[in-house]
Order: sequence, then C-alpha cells, then structure tokens
Amino acid sequence: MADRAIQGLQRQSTDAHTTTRIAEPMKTRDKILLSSLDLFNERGERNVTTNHIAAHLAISPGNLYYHFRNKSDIIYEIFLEYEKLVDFYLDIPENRPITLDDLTFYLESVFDGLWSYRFFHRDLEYLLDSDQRLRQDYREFTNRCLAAISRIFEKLAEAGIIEPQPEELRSAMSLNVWLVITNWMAFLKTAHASEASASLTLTELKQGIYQVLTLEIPYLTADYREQVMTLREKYRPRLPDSADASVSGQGEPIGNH
Amino acid sequence: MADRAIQGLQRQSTDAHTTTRIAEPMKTRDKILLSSLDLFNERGERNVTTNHIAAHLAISPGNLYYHFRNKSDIIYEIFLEYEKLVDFYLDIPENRPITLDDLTFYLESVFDGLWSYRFFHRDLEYLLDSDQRLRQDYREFTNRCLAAISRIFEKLAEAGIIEPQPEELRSAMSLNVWLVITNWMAFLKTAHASEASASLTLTELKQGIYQVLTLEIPYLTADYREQVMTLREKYRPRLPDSADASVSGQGEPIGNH
DNA sequence: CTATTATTAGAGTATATACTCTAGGTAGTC
DNA sequence: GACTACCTAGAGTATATACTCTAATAATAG
Repeated sequence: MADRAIQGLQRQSTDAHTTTRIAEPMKTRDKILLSSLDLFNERGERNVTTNHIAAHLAISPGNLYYHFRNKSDIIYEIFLEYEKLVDFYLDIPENRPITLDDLTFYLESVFDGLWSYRFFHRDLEYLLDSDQRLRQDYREFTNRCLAAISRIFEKLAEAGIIEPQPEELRSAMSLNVWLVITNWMAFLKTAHASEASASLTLTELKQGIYQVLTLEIPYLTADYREQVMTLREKYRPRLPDSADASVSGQGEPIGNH
Repeated sequence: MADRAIQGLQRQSTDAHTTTRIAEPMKTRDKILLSSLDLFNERGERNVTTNHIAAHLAISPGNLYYHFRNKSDIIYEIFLEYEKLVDFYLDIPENRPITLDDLTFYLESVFDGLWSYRFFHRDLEYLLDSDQRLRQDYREFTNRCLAAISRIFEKLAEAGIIEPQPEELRSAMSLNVWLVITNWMAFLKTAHASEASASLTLTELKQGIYQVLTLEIPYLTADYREQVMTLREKYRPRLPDSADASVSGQGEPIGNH
C-alpha cells in the first residue's frame, strides 16, 4: 500500500522494453532512485549524501554520477514520480456523479502518496530554492491539486452530499484542505516525543483524514450527514486529546516499506 | 511591527541592569542572537553557518563559541524568545468576555510573530531532530497554543460570536486552525515563482488571516456574521485565484526588518 | 572477432562546516 | 598596580560533502 511509488518505478523500468520476462534485474538508474527515496524518507534529504546513496547500493560514487548530474536531478526525478502518482489519483471522472466511496478513495490515496514521498514536503522550501525547474513544476502541481480539490467540492455539491458554495468560498476552503493535507505528516512528527519515524502509526497518519473531514462537517447536507460522520469516526484519534494522542503507541506501526 | 522580536531581545539586554541610560551598547551575546535570527530568516537556517554569523558581526568564531556552545544552543535561545512572544500574545483574559477586536489582535499578532521567526517553522523537523530539549519544549508549546485556540473558540461562543461546539469538534477545529496558521508562510513561499523572500508582500501574509476566518464562517451566529465577514474581507486576496494571486506584485513589500 | 559504446570502480579534490585552542587583551576591584 | 573574571582574535582541525577524473570492464553491433 505504501509501495505504490516503488511499483511505479518498477513498472517504468520493465515496461520500457520487456516482452514476457518478468523479473528483469532493475537498472542501476532506477535502483538509485529507489534507494534515494528510501533514504530520504527515512533520514531526511538533508541527512542523506550522494555518497550515502552509493554506499547503500554498494556502487561507486562515480557510477552514481554517471547516471545523474547531481543530487538535485535525483530529487527532481523522484518528484516527477510523485507528481505522476498524485495526478493519477486526483483524476476526477467527469462522466458520472461522485460518491462517498470516491471521496474515501481520494483521501486514502493522497495520504498514501504523501507517506511514500514524505521527505519531499519536509524540506520543500530548500528543495525549491535549489532547483528552479522544480519550483516551477511544483507550483503548477499545486495549482492542479487545488483545482482538483475544488472540483471535488463542486461535484460533492452536485451529488447532494454537501451544500453548494460560491466559487470564492470553495477555493478558500480548498486551500485550507490542501494546507491540512500537506502538513499533517509534519505536524505528527513534531508532536512526537522522539524522532524515531518508525513510531508513526497508521492510525495517526489516517487521522489526517479525520482533520480534513472536520473541515467539511458544516457543509454536509442532512441526507448525508450521518454517513459522512460515520466515515469520519473511523479515522478518529483513539485518545480524546488530539495533540497528545501521538504519544500513546496505539495502532499498527508502519514499517519502512 | 515585525521587529517586536528584536525589541524583546533589546529589552532583555537593557532591563537587566540599567537605571537611566537608554542607549547602552548591546552585549555581544545578544548581537549574536539578533544577527542569527536575521540571517536564518533571510537565508534559511540550513544556509547559515556559525562562521557566517561571526563574519556578519565582524567577530571571530572563537568569540561566538565563547558565548554559545554550538549552533543548536543559539537556535534554542531564539526559540525561547519566540515562545515567550507567542505566549504573551495568546494570554487569554479570563475576567471579561472576548470581542472581535481581541480576535483581530490574536490573529494579527500571531502572524507577526510567525513572520519574525519564520525560519523556525521552515526547518522545524530538522531542528527538532537535532535537539531533544527543543523537541520537548516545542511539543509543550504546541499544546499550549492548541489549548489557547480552543479557549478562544469557547469564549467566542460565550460571547455569542460563534455557535457553541462540542469539545471534540472544537479541538479538531483548533488543530486545523493551527495547521493553517503555521504553514501559511511556507505555502506562500512555495507558491512564489522566485525564491526572493523580499517579494513577499504584507497583503499575502495577511491572507493567512483570511484563510483562518474561512474556517470559522459556518459557525458564525446571525448576530455577528456580517461583522466577521467584513473583517475577513479586509484580508481577502486581490486576485480571485488564491493560488496564483501570489505572483502578482500587489501590496506593500515587506522589507527584512 | 573487433570496434564502439555503455557502464562501473575507486581514488581523489576543492570547498565547507562546526568547532577548538592558545594567547592576549579589557574592565572592574581592592 | 596587580589580581581576577570576563571577553576576544585568529589560526587551526577533523570531518564531511558534492562532485571529478581516469582507467578498466561489460555489452552490443557489425
């Protein structure tokens, strides 16, 4: 579930020129991307050097730099994968009304994606400052996501799940949703008493969904209020105090892929 | 306005043992803290070394390390100032009902504080990983802020400005408010086309207030709805598209202190 | 089999970074 | 004026980091 990103890379490396062979050995280039992502997520981009990546793969630095001009290029390619994944998830079907299952899928997917590439939002500002190309792309990515969120709200209204809102309010709400989603993980990490990322639990991660649904509560129609509240309840933190709940070791711990 | 932090430090250095003298030369220790804060805010903590700080003050590295054991200690002391400032702003008076002016003051103050110490939230995760003491303190700080926000909601309800909410909803809402507030600046920076922090405008910064008030809209009472909507309108982004509004150079640019 | 291209190893380098160490100055006090 | 506590300079250091260069090896094409 958390490995969808990896599957993406594997797909890319095999799809390209495979006919029937299944377990073709992974290209060095892709291995570099995967290891980098793992290490970045695990230790933070700032704490992972190109030498670490090479050592982790037991290849030489020279080899790594044969495949990538510099560290920024590695990060940029990882971003492209992330972007592709989220764009795929947030592809809103226009030929049918939206359902609550759709909404659940969007939320679950987006948080999974966030988890798989969690290093990215952590050092975002620095990364954008180091790579203009990335800055530009990320900007457009953000705008697409905001548009998708807004579109989801619109379709939720069309489906009678929430009350329709004027465009202006909808876009401000979308932005708030985006802020909550993209910063939920960071908040969790800061709320923890130790830096061990392994102590993050799936329950906690999914509480992000609880927070997002909290934003929608006041707009729910009478018809759907119960259903959505029930859905939300599934993601509710176990302990009443949401800020301190993080300390308790509830829920299944998430391994590193 | 953005210099309240600096005033804080100056106060500290003079209050200690001054009788009537006004312009006592600032202690080296305080100068280090101030320069560090400036440089961190300007270039990001990651891009500022202790040697940079010393050079900027035209003092020797040895001198700097006479006053601080290491870089973390500098950051920690800056955090203490930040904490003190915000705690001061978020001191909710319990002997009288809350007013809309109070709310405005809280929002304006918190965003000013955020601006003065903006480097902090940028590299938060790394900073907490590097300093357990800071992690612990920051956790408690967060909890105090969340409690204050929740208390504000409670008092807003008591004052008839918003409808009263059950404790559970109020605390989830407070957390959302916290997420929006603490990450608004970061969002703005990523939404920008260039990394020049000087291009941040006061208008943009204050749109954070617009976003926070957006969260409260559905809970407003009929009595106060108009007033709050008018207040919110003051912080409204000039361009309709909130995500792209950042590109236009509207509003007065904020200098670096 | 040979020529070319793609890939890899591994030593090496320029620069940076956080921090140390020694020696010397300065300010106040008796 | 000497003693002491505080402060400062500046050279230096161990380690890290991103990246380069050369030469060797594998893969592929003709």
